Amino acid sequence: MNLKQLSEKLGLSQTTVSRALNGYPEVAEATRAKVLKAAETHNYRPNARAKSLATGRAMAVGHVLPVSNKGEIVNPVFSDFVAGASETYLQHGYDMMLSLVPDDAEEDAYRALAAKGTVDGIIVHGPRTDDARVGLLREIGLPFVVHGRISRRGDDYDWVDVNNLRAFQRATEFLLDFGHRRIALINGMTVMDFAERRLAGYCTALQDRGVAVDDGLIRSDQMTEGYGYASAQEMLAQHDAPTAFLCSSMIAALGVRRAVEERGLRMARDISIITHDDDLSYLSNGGEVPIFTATRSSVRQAGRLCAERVIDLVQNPGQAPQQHLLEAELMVGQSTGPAPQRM
Amino acid sequence: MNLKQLSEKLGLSQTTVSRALNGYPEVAEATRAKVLKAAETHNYRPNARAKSLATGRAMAVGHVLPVSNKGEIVNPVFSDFVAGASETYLQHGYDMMLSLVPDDAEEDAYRALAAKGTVDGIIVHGPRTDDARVGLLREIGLPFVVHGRISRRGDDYDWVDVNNLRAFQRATEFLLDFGHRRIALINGMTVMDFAERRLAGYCTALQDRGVAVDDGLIRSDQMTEGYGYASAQEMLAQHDAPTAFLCSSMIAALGVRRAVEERGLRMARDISIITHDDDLSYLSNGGEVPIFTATRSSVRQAGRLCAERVIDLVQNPGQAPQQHLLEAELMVGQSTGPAPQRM
DNA sequence: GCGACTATCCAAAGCGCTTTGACGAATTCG
DNA sequence: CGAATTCGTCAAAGCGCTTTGGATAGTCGC
Repeated sequence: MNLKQLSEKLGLSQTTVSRALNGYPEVAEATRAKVLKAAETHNYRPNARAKSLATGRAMAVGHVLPVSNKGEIVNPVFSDFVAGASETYLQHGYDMMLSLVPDDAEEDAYRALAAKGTVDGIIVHGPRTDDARVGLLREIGLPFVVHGRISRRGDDYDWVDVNNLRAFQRATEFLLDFGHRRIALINGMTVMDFAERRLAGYCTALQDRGVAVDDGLIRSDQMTEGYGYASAQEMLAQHDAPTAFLCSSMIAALGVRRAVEERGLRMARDISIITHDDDLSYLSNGGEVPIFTATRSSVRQAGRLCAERVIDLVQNPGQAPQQHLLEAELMVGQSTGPAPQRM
Repeated sequence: MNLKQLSEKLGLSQTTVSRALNGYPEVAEATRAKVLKAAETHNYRPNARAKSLATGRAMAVGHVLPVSNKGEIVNPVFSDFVAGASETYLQHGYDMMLSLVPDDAEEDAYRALAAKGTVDGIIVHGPRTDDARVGLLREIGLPFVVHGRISRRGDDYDWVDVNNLRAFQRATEFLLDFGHRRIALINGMTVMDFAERRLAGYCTALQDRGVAVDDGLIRSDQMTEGYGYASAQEMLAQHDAPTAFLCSSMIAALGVRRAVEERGLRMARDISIITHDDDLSYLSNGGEVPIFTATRSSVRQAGRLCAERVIDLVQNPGQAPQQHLLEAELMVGQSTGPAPQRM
């Protein structure tokens, strides 16, 4: 059933039917009621492609995930982010397009997305410290919001990010307050912007207290369980082992815990762990007392915010860039305690 | 730059340019070369909406995830599935649309998807044991592939699934061979079809060996780490505690391990664990010897297969339904051993 | 009672592409 | 050498919708 058929059935013009359905005022209320009812009973929905062609709006936003051809890891955080964004899209009648693009074909992929006109705006995932995408998208002229941000760049674009620096600074201070001095950082890959900021927070806190940064206690890689385990295992075997770990993700933290327990050590008593917690639905750090002491910030919420912002940008172009900085809560859980006394 | 502008610039008609770009034979090779070059230099890409309207093909497939309004868990397996599917879409020039639909609005959502014409086919996620979506989609007439299947229904539709029954039957037998008799099953939610099949495999194996099924050893819920932990903790505290656990997901297994170790027990020696392993990129159960003994089947591969099938279905309609059953490998890891002797 | 509105509705153009049907020009064939 | 093909190209219709620019009829003011 299309507009033409529906209008014929009603004995009205396509114009009138279209206007009735889209809430324009130039149509009598009685007519509108009739049209709405007919649309309902015949289960009519305007063809999105045609509508989109006519209006110039795709009513869709694209999510682009860079995927490296070698390390084929898909960030598990993505599921929850997407869930949050979807809620917003659903409310506003937008669709969501997903593209995983190999990072050697990125420029082309973005240009194609714009030229093809399948989306009205996009959300940029996984920004790197020196990410070139902002410049590219600016040039292309497609509205976009970055989930995260790009440190080596001013705030001349829209982003939604967690205050990673502050979160890790606070977490480090928390451990220092407990007397820990050998604090390991199990970070994400160095090219990722969030990892750089977390490292900065960690270093700042240490330096403020006059504790030297020991490169031997810092690891950077894709945040898998195995990586957390291997890193912790290796460090714990050193003669001057850390007494605390700061992890960039719950998944890595689970690996660290495995290494700790495998060594016969007890969390909190012997080794403290703080992890960043994206509040993932399937990996909840909940309960009355959280398992891990954590810097928590809901990635789902970030998804909602990104989606809202990009829709706003699409509907009201020409705005000045806005930034939204989310503060992570520091939740005290069962994984931290005073540094053990050396005897 | 659109077709019209490009054709004017070339001094050719839109028809010729379109044909040249789309590889039709009715155009001189010299002309085609000229057109391709011009398209390249002007960075021309046909507008997808217009193309789609003209051809009647959306060049997109939809992925629909049912989301319950209460338990808002997004299956973490999804990221990897999508990554697999994307590879295929990229090769064939298809886009991927994501819709999370609240499960009380499912019927409407599917009808809308079809009527709006944004997708050519869809992939159904998270089938329930009595899922009504197959009937609905059949009626709507949109090509679809189910990831998983619906037990209470014949094979009159396309699906790609793991042989869950067999996998869990084998895993159970493996534990029985090791002398375990009290084997707990940490399963997914009972409404999920895969959970039903896994339960069936588990029960079959037990019954074949004359071991009674003890309902007290069976749990079903959304597969979070906390659920695995809580279930194991509770069971291990019973006087007749299980000596082995069979888990439906790595994440739940991590929780089980936590409960085991917290109790001062050692994996493999005191308690054996087998888990299903979707071979998720961020949760690899790798290494020379896997951490967990597991029934492994790559969900990424399943994503690729589903995508290929749905594209085939779109391009060659009217085919008889096909089913693709993937066998899970039983990988022996560090989490299983002979049942401890009671003394 | 007549011009000026106002409220409703409509015909037609246009969004950017594909595709049908036609048409000269070049080529081949009998 | 005229007829029949084939080749290369084009104009125009059409995909399903929105939107502009009227048109028509009823309403109002004086």
